[in-house]
Amino acid sequence: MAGNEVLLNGSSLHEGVREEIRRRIAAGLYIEGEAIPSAAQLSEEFGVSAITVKRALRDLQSFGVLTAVAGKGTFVKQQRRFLRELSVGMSSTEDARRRGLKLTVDLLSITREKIVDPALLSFDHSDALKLCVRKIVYADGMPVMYDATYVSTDMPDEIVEEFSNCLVTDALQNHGVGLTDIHLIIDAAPASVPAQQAFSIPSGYPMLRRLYHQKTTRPDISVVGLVESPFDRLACSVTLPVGKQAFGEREA
Amino acid sequence: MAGNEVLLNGSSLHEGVREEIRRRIAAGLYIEGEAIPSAAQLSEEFGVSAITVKRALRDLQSFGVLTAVAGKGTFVKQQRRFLRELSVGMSSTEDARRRGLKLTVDLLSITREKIVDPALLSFDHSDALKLCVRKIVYADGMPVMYDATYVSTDMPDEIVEEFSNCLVTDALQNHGVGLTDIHLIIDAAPASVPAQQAFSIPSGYPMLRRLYHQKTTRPDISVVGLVESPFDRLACSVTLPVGKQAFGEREA
DNA sequence: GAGTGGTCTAGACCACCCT
DNA sequence: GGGTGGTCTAGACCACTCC
Repeated sequence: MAGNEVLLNGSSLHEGVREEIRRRIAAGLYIEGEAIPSAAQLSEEFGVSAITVKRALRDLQSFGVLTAVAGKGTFVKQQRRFLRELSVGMSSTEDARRRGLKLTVDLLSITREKIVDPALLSFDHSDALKLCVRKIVYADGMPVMYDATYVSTDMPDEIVEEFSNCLVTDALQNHGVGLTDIHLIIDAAPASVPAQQAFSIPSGYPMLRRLYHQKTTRPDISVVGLVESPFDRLACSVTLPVGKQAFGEREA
Repeated sequence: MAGNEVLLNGSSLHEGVREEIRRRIAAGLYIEGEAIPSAAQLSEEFGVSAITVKRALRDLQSFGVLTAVAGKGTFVKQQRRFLRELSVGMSSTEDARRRGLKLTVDLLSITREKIVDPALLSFDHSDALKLCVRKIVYADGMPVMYDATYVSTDMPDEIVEEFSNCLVTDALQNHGVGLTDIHLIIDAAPASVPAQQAFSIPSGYPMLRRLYHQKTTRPDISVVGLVESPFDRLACSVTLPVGKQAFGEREA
């Protein structure tokens, strides 16, 4: 055993170990996509308990720096984040393809449910059953969004069929339903349970969320939904013509 | 000891304990702002190890449900979140007061630094020294934003003096500097070290961030900065006139 | 001094992966 | 079977708060 390592950085031991590992990644000693030494090896090298190393590794997973696969090892996570431009007059998938981004969609389920998420209820407080389309959206093969879209149940079947291939708003546009105003609430939140599975992230992982209420040219059709993205996979870009903002009221 | 509790909910023990505590809070058994039983008491009641209870309590802190104070106890966190409206023609502090919100500012430091945050460098890649104003903004006495604002160093002293009282953009407006375009990047991230201290939150806590680049009527003055808010304290609201968005290119 | 949360340890078991 | 990450335990020490 080495034992005599002197890595006092943070106030606590696991913080010191954590930052030392982070430093090695930054220095290129541990390579992106490759496995780092096992917890047992690091425990021996640093001269600390194995559980302390595991604590440090667990925290680095929450920071988006590492991913661990039980039985295989702990790996340095690839760092690639995409920008979602808002307030530009272009369709999302259309623009993505133009920029050389391959957007693919993985349909998870189409169900009939009532909206229960309190955040979405502020958009649509009707107690009616909705058609709920859940999907994962990939950019260049990397999962970036977990989407749950709610539309009214009397949607024509020919439109519903397209939901498995593209985004719901694209499917609507393809069938002559124009899109008008969109109201967004952007916030952050710990990862939901289905998102944890979809992105292979630990519980508590910081997510960027976009709750949307999309109105259309047909007054009987409006779309509400919730997009959840890992913080290290997606960011939003907004340009406001007049540089003034308002600080709004408290939420319900 | 009770011991014979049967609380198998999650796949692991600490998840079961965690959800049981969450349930008791939802049921009103543990009251907002009040202390919950100590880890030792819970350990005895549930018949699990003390460290397992501590693990559950630690996770609930990351979820914004509990706050712990060493030596005092663990408390149910107050749930109050504010909405920040974007794209409305109103000054932030002005609008806040109109709605009965008391916005107060706690000046942390005014320093001269270069911009190092890679995210902000995308707004301003000049290598020049900047005036950096760091502050905490409170809404109704509750801290909601940790702000770091960068302006050019040749700012008149009379404006700099006002930075301690109000937001930087307000100080500029008070001295006849009009605000024009603003470019925002909104993302999520684990809490930075200074934000952890400012908000008394654990490391890894999900934060909503707003990186801004505010141009003014004076071409020599522009403001860039970074606002960091706990996910359970602030959300953003955006309304886009035309319901089309673009999916942008990859970040650098 | 008693109680609290936070940290650290040594040791153990499990499920999983790879050979 | 040997290595991996994930979980759980019993026990200990520390800094802190409150009485």
